[in-house]
Amino acid sequence: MTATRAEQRAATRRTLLDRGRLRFAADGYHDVALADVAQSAGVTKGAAYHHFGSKAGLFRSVVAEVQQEVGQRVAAAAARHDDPWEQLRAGCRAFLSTGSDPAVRRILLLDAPTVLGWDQWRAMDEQASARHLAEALKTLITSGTITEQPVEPLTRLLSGAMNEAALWLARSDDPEALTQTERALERLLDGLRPRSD
Amino acid sequence: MTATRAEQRAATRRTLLDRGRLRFAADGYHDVALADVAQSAGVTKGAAYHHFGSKAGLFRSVVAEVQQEVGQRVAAAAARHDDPWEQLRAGCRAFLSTGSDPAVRRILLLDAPTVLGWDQWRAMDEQASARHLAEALKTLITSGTITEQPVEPLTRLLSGAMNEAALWLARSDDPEALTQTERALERLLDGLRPRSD
DNA sequence: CAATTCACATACCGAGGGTATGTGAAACCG
DNA sequence: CGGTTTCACATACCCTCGGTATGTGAATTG
Repeated sequence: MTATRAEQRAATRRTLLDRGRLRFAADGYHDVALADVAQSAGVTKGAAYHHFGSKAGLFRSVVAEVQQEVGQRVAAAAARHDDPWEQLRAGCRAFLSTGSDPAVRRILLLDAPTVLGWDQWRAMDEQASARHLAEALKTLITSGTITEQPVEPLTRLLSGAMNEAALWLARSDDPEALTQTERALERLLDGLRPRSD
Repeated sequence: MTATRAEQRAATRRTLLDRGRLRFAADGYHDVALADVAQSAGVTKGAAYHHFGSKAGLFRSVVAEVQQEVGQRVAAAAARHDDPWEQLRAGCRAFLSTGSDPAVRRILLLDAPTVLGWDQWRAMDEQASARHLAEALKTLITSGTITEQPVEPLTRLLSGAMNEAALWLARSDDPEALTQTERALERLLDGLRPRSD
C-alpha cells in the first residue's frame, strides 16, 4: 500500500478540498478553524499550508471548484435547447436552483465576495458562469431578438438579480416561490425584446 | 465644561459610530480591530463593549445608520415625482448611485450579509429600502401599470440586480456605465408592463 | 456629605491564523 | 545497493485580537 508521493499528495489535497467545502458550507468561512478542516482530513495545519499557503488559499480553491460545477450545470441546461432565447431562459432557471446547495449558497454567494475581495470574485465568476450569460446576450443581440445595447451592464444586473433570488429561494419555504421567480425573471427579460409598437 | 453623564455617553457613542463607519468602510469588517476604532475615538475597547456589547454589535449599529441614509436618499428621489412609474425609476436610479459611497459599498453591500447573517441583513434592508421598492411595485400593480403578479420574487430580483450593479458601478471607470445601467434597468422594468398585443 | 451608580479603563484569557523548523520516508544518483 | 537529496508533512511557537472580569473615579442621588 505504499502509494507514490504524487498520489499521496494528490489524495491529501483532494481530501482537504472536500472537507473544507463541507465545513465552509456548513459554518461559513470565519467560523471554520483551519486546524479543524485539517484534522477532519486526517492531517494537520502544516499540510494545509503546504498545499494552499493560507486559509484563504484553500477557500479560493474550493470556490473555484464550486463555480466550475455551477457553470457546467447552467451550460448543460442551456445546451438542451436549440433556440438561443430558450437557452437563456433554461440557463437562468438552472442557476436559480443552484442556491439550494449550501455550498453554493454559503460559499459562492455569501462568503466569496468578502473573503476573496469583490474584484477577484467577479473575475472568477465571470470566467465560470457570467461569461455564458454575456455570450448568450450577445448572440441574442446579433440575431435581433433583443434590442441592441451594451452587454456588460445588463450582465451585471441579471447576474445580481439571479444571485440574490437564489439566496432568497434557498431560504424560502414557499413551494411556488421558484416558479414565481422564474416567471418574474422572464417578464423582465421580455423587456429586452424590441417594442412591438 | 463638565458635561452631564448622558451627554458624555451620547458623545462617546456617536464618535464610536463615526470612527467605526470610517474604518469598516475603508478596510472591511474583518481587517478592523475594535481596539483601533476605540483608540481613534479617544477611548478603549471597554467603552465599545459597554455601548455595543460586541464588535458585531457596533457594526450592526453602523449598518442600521447607513441603511437609513440610503433609504432616505431613495425615498427623496422618488418623492420628487408624481407619477408612480417615474417614482420607481427615480428611486432605482438613486439607488444605483449610492454604491459610490465606500461606506455603502463595503459595509452595506459586501460585509453586512456575512457578518450579520443573511436573514438579519435582509430584515434590515427590507425595513430601510426594499420596503419602498415593494410598495412602489404594489401601487403600480393596483393601478394596472404593470402586470398582476407576486411582489416578493420581483422585489428580490430587482433588489439583487441593483445591489450588484451598484457594486459594479462603484468599481467601473467608464463614465457612461451609470447611464447604460439605468437604461438597461429601465428596459427590464418595461417587461413588467402588460404586453401591448 | 455619604452612598450609589455608571461610564469607562485595565488586566487578563483563549482561540486561531501564520511561521519557522524538524523529520522520516520516498525519490534520485553513483 | 548505499548514500544523498527531496519533500510532504508534523511540531512547536508567536502574535493578533475578540471577549470577559474587575477596578476606579467622577457624576448622581438621597
